[in-house]
Amino acid sequence: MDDETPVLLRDKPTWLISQVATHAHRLMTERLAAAGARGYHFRLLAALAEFGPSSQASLGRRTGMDRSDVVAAINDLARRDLVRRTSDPADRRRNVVTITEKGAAHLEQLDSVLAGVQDELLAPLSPAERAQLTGLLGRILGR
Amino acid sequence: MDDETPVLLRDKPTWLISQVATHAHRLMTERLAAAGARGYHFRLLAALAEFGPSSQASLGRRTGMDRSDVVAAINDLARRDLVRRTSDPADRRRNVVTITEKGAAHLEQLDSVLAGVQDELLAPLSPAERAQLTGLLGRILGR
DNA sequence: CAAATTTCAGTTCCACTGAGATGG
DNA sequence: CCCATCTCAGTGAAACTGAAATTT
Repeated sequence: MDDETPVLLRDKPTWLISQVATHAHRLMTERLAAAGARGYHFRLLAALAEFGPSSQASLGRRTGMDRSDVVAAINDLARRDLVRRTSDPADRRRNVVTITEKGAAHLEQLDSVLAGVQDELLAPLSPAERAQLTGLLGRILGR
Repeated sequence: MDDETPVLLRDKPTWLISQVATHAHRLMTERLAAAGARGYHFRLLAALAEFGPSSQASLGRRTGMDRSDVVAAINDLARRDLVRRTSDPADRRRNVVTITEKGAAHLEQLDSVLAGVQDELLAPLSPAERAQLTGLLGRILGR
């Protein structure tokens, strides 16, 4: 009885979006945690698999992560042998980060976990509606 | 050149939603800050205006805020005479929070700031598309 | 010299937990 | 005794800032 959202909030697109994002984030975090990972880990592994060995700065730009957070997350991944960090002989400011076999396998597993998350999140929508939604969101982001 | 998002991320609805939510949140925070307020302040004032004087626990349930955060935000608002906090004579565990005239005026101002934010965020979409988007988001949230 | 990279330390914001005190 | 409320203190993740060290 005490749980009605004020109309001034409920009707605003920004409110709806933030509610959906919170729900999605929670789902993702829970499912990834069950698979022994965090969102940052998936982002980094995905970038490494797609673009090949990269510097940490480049990884930050590609995944939208802060330089500081990249350092910490690569520490985690290296400790678990999912990536390897070696200093670049061509530019000794850089660390070249490479995904390992084990890392690639982990990435595949996480990607299927996340595919399940998408399905769970979008369960109320038909395939056509899902496409509509992603189209509209893409337009908002200017693509 | 170094700024392409990995396909494994870019194509996931959860990624799109979180990008849009981040953008929306940034817009909102900036515009509200320019008006001397925070998101929490708007939420609380909106709930008070719509449902009348309420306990802090009830405000938390209605605005989706944590009990601790309600305490701090009501402190802010009371210091600026936007709300008044009095203890409930009928149930002395409760603080009854009431919006003041000044608070109601502030709410109106903030609401028009936020209307502007919606417009800015959804600028790339036609009115029909905006309705489509909010419809789809609502369905995801089970309404 | 300026610029880029890595790293550490620290901040801010948000959501939340634990626990104590008061009262129903 | 149990439960709800208010409050404070503190935690943890995410995003970020500042500055130092190294190298180009």
